[in-house]
Amino acid sequence: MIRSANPLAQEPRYELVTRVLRDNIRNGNLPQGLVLLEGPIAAVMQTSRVPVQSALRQLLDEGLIHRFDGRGYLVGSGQQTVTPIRHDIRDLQLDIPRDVDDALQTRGTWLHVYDHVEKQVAQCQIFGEFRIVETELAEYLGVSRTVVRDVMARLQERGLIRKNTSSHWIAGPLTARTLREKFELRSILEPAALRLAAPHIQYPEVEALQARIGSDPTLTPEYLSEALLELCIARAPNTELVDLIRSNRLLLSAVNRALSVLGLPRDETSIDQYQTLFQLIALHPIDSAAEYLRDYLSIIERRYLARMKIVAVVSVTGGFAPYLISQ
Amino acid sequence: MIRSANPLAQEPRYELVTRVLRDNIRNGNLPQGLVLLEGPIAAVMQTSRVPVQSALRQLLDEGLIHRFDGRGYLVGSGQQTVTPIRHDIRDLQLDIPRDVDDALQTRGTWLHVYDHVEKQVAQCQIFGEFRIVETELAEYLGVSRTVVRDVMARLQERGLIRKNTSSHWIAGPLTARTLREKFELRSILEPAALRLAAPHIQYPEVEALQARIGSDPTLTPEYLSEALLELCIARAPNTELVDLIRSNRLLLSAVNRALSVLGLPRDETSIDQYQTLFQLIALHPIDSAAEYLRDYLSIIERRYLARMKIVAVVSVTGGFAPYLISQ
DNA sequence: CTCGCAAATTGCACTTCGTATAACAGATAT
DNA sequence: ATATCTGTTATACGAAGTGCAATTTGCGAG
Repeated sequence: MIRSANPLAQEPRYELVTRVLRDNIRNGNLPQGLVLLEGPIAAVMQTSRVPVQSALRQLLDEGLIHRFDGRGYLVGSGQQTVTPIRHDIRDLQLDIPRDVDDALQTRGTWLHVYDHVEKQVAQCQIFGEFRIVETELAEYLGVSRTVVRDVMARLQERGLIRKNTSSHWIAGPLTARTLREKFELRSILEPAALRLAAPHIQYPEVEALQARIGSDPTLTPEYLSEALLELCIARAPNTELVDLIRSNRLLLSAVNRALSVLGLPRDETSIDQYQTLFQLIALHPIDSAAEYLRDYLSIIERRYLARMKIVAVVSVTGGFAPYLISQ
Repeated sequence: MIRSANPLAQEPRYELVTRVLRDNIRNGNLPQGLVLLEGPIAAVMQTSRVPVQSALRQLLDEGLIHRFDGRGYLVGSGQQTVTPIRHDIRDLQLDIPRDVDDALQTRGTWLHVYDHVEKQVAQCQIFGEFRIVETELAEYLGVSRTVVRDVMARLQERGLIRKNTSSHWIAGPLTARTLREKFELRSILEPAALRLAAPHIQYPEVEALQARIGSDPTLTPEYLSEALLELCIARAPNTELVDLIRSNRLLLSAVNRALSVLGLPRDETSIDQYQTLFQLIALHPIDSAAEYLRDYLSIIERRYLARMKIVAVVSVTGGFAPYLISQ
């Protein structure tokens, strides 16, 4: 049972709200006698009033808060009488842990398991064709088939899996042809996005990054590729375009990860090319950068192909998620 | 209860097979005494043997075929003895109606209702924001919520609907910004695809079409736009790219349809531009055609915007599918 | 100090969505 | 033929959001 990286993600909202309030009362962030009102709490936690209601009821049961003759609850057990303190909770710097905040933002179990499945499915594809059985994946994830089918539908829409003639789910294999198509798309989309992004790039950041390349060993090709996307390309004022670029890159970066795991040597020469690229971007006239990006993409396409050929020889059998059945 | 344009789509496969065989026996396509075997029939109908089995059993019940001392069935009631005719059924030109064939091809109820919903959802968006309630749509379509959720998930992935903060499904509104983004994408993708398609275009067809433009009144701008896609752009040897282009056009052609229904005058000047475009394509050096296409796209973008502004003034209330709730 | 009113707040009923579960038929593979 | 898997239905329940009506609070006028 894997479910999510963030175990809080499955808890209902009211549990999360309860947790936050409880912790903040215990650590004294919310002083004794403070009047707790549903509405403002809901606003702070970015939810509706209903989960806050349940949370307050639960805290009342636990004796951390008590009622008084007025609206809302007072912090404290109510053993000794305190004068109600009325204060906007937004000013009290409520301590909301990062993971709780994350869990409050995203809703839906399928979103929490999706990333995990996506990564596994993308990664296995270089090694051939795999089949996915809904019921097994459901069992593995500890969710119902309903959720699994939701995940599968999205993976299909994003081009990561398909159905064979007997309508079973199939992932892969990643062929040279698929790779070619993906890179062809990249070299259409990414230079175009870079041009559109030009007026919105934070040039100081790019220059700072560019200066560190070569000396800072943490700047791997993967990191730089990500940086290029986030700092430059994704600034293009066209969300659909950016989304397309992201989803098109997905399989490729999974391939990269999988190859690194296999221990194939990293491609150090591309660091120099990233340096040139960031230099060109920093120099503003964006056209040369876009042209260079296009050339660069056709170079890494060839490198990807070469590395994939190595993998084809080395037969890998183990190490896949158990719900991925090699065909 | 709408379900599908094709009512056959919901019938089980064996019903469809039965129907085809029955009709072909009745109209004499399958002569008396012909040996019917599961395997070949399954191959012709592009299905597995099980549905064919049931179909044959049913035909046996109906007395249209009968058993004999051999594998398979003989056409005919079996009242008088006939000598078995062995003949590959594939050569007999079995008459399979188009709609039955369609129904046999696509599997899954959701596929059958999808197109209908997609069209409606795309069309309403110019007129503002609409909400879709799963249960109502399910009732309207006569399917379960499972199927509806499948459809909604796909529509969401394809960018036609989204969820609001309370996770209700929302379609639209189609803003000037969305329109701009879609056209920006078009002018990135379509010229690029046209270039890639150049070696695969059937030039005689293009020339033939081009010659008819102007004189043939059936060649509307919509028709020509479709022809450009199918005859030229979609020939690009990159299925992902072509799929993206298709799904990106979807909303725009829905807008077009909706505007025509409203009675807005058709844009006749663009016919000339299509003529120029097809001429350029026929002249082979594809670059000028690609450039022209890009320019042309920026022109129609402005036209679309202008027409949308007219719609904004004319308030339209009725005429939407009942499951689309205006906000 | 009290009254009265507007604004804020809560309680509650009503919806809708997310997920689970069981079930069965259709389809395929073995 | 049998076992396996998918497609779909039906049902159920909890979680969460919304709007309305009733209540409380804040605050200024008298």
